[in-house]
Amino acid sequence: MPEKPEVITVAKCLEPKIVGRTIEQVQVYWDNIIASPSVEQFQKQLLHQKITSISTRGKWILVFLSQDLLLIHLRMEGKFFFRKEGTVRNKHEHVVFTLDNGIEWRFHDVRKFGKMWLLPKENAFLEKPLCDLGLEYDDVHLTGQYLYEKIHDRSLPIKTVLLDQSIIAGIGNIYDDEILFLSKIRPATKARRISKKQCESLVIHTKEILDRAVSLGGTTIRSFSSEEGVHGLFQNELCIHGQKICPLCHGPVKKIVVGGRGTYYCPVCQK
DNA sequence: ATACTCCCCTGAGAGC
DNA sequence: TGCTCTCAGGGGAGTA
Repeated sequence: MPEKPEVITVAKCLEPKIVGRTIEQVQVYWDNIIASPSVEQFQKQLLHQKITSISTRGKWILVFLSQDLLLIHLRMEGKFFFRKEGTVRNKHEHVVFTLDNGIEWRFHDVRKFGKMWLLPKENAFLEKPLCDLGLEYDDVHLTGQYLYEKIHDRSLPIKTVLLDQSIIAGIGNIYDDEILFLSKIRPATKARRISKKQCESLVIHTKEILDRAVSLGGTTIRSFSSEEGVHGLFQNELCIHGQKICPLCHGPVKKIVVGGRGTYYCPVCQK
């Protein structure tokens, strides 16, 4: 599932294919993908807008247009394909943008969990959903002190708190486990019991892991014109999530549920 | 304010 | 073989 590094990678791959193009047609085959405004308004408003740039905020993809801002969240399985106009639509392709070069930019999402919003550019960052997002992983303001202040009075598990997008935006279930493993902290530990020093460690490892994953991300993308979509090469680098044996002590990895999420940790190395 | 629960969806895998 | 059941999961909405 796409987390920050995958979202960055997707945005990078989209850039050369969509920036500078104009949207000539919008077809929506599953209405619930469009969170706001109405489907009709969404389709109408996008027409003839030029795509000027693309970036990310948390796990959101930001597509800047001449008038508006198109926000896309891939959730678990969202991905993009490019097809020549008129190519038979796959049953999982729910939104199709026809570009002015005759290429269709298609949003593919098996579980239909993905979301799109269309907002006026001005004040977009002051409104939902962007206004609720916390710091980016590479923000200089993301420090151990910042994290400590945000979580020291929280009674939820540290794992759950790290998934809270209003604190750090972009961490998902998999990197969360990795960050906690490298920081040697058990996922179920109450956030209020995490020391300042541990917060420092969490922040350092968050930056380290996500940086590493972003740098690998470039190689994880096959071709958007194939059926491959995005595959995480980082899977080869995972220490704990989905593993059976701890790479440090070689003991068995434990799998539990924390905050409703499948969670992996090493009972020996994480205290 | 914080912390729960439910909901959206489908395909994969388990169990019979 | 083929059916039914369970589960995963990001985040918004609703409730205690």
